[in-house]
Amino acid sequence: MAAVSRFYITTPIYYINAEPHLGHAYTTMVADAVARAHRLLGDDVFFLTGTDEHGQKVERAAQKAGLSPEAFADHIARKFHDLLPALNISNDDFIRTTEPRHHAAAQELWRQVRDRGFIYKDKYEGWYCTVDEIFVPETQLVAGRCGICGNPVERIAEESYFFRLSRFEQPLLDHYRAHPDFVTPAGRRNEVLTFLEGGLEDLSISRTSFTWGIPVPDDPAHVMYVWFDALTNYMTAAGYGVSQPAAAARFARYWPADVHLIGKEIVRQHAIYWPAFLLAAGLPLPRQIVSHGWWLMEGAKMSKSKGNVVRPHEYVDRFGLDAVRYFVFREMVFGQDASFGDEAILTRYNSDLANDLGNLVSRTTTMAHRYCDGVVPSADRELLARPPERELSSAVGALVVKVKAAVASFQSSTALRDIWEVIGATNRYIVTREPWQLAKSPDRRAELDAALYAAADALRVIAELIRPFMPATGERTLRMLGVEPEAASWTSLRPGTLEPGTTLGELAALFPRIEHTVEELRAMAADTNDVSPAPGSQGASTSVSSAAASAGAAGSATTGTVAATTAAADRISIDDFMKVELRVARVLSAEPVPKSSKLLKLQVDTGADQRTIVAGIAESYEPAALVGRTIVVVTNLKPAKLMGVESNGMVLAASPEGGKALLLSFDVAPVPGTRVR
RNA sequence: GCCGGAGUAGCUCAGUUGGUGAGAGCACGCGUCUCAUAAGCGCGGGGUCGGCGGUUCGAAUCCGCCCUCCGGCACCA
Repeated sequence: MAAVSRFYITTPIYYINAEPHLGHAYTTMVADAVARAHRLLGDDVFFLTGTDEHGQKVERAAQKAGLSPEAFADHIARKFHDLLPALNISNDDFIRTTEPRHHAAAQELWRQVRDRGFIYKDKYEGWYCTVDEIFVPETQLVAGRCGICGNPVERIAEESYFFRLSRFEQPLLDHYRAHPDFVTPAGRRNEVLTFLEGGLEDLSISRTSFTWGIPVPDDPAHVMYVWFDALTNYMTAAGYGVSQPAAAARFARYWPADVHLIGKEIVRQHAIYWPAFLLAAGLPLPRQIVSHGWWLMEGAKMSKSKGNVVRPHEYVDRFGLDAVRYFVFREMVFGQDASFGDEAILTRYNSDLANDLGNLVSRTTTMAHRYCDGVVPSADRELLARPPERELSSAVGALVVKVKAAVASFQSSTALRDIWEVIGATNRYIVTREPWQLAKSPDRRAELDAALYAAADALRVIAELIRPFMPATGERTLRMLGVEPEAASWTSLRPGTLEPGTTLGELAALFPRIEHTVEELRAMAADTNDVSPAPGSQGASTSVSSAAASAGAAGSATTGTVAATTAAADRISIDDFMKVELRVARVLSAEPVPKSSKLLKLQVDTGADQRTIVAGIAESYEPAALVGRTIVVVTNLKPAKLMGVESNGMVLAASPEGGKALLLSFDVAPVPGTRVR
């Protein structure tokens, strides 16, 4: 870590169209650990997180819930906000994009970029298909008609402000060349470079189709496109856009940020758009964009439809916060995806936390109490100079250096692995010296004291190094050793500095072993949820719909009505359904579509005719296995061209999120042409 | 099809610029201490380092081809 005395780190601001899950929690916990490490190093840290609350999605979700966008945003933002204390997050500020300070900052950035000539108003112009309600790219036009439905297209233009992103291709490439670590890990950086080299097009940065956003300066019919708005938050919180001297001084001190920590799905916005906006405004760029991988649930992608979204609370309740923090830091290798799972956590808990660390703390402090009257013994210098003591001490000294380096490069798994290696070394050291034997011979008092001092001293450094990852555990351990946790304790941290003679604190087991199987734990969790929904947690997990209901009950008849009519409006009539002609068909032949990995070209017999249908099921079915199979197709669909092949209809299949498509089939095959309804 | 990542003990993974007989943790078996959370410590079994070929005195590590898995893109009527 460089000798920078101030350190500014951010998480993304979280978009409030979904409830917080493990992914949000993880990003925030990593930022927290890094922020804490820098504070321990004596840095002046500014750690920011918050919520992204504008946009059409939020506007619609609010409408659906029968709430104003403001009320809806307040409701969900609170959940993100309340997650922080539960995870022991040490953020210095929490920003919401709906706050006045942010509106002011985003508008200021807009003006600054505009006044330097990088924003222009133009028409978002293109060929528009009124049937499909989309803009059809030039390349997909077929003889002047929509390549999708075959209907004529119209030339349509919608007003929008554009950012001259195309001007920044070369400046960005230059910056990347000058700062090889601007984006890490390297794989992500390469992706960005590839994208850059492919050329940049100007970016549409305003919308007129909705109003839930920050108005464009001097043209309030437009609201800012979400990324221009959202990314600016990193400067808002540092004091940008406020003319008061205090805020200006703060901005001068904290900007540019040292680290924007993000998930790999938003690399492009942070690695291209954001630096381009800043270059356009003539402002300094953040020092580093650091992106991490995704959490999988038992090896599978998390999704709502699978019902395997991890809610951090459940695991914190079951294992304790520091155990969850330890697990995610230890398990996820920097930059890669990692798998979350009950069994894995349980193993980590019992092996690493209970057996290794917890038991080491327990045996060390217990012996100090029993043999040394509850104070840190003082050790004879020569006894500490013997090989086992020197070896332990130098391992501890090397550990301090290694952990500092690992934290600087976000390698939490490496840091913890190294720390646990020294925990093992300390356990081995204790066995080597056998203090319980020394205690039997009064004439070996000095050796006993030296042994317990050496163990306690090593444990003290371990506890200090653990603090960023497991703050409560680190501090409790220090107190048990009679050390008062200090803010900047890493600056002078080294072995041999534990103060002799101090009284040990009260002892308690850090991580009692969990003698239950995974199944038992799950059953216990289920019981808790079913039998006694804790009053507190019920409040915390109130769904949006019930919030809407209570808003209605509170006297706002209109909001309740809105919700009801919206729901009713989503229904369709039987006539609407009957417009879709579904018929039984038989597959006559099937072959892959060249150059495509998802598409199969099918010849089917619909009873009335034989036709070609292209279906996106190549990843689930072998062509040969489909021949002769009886399926269901939509027969009255307009033709569409896919990868150059015209498709006259659509096959029906269940499509699980992230899973393989499953074709509809019958108990007994009806004849082709039979109507399905 | 294109781009990227990965394929090392039953499981999860380390293995820097090619060089002591290929490692750790978990799990398993045996032994041992008793300060400690039935924890600790020691020993052990088990791997054609995805496959084939090449460079080299020597490759898990470099090169080529191939196979498999996972992302992203094209694409999902």
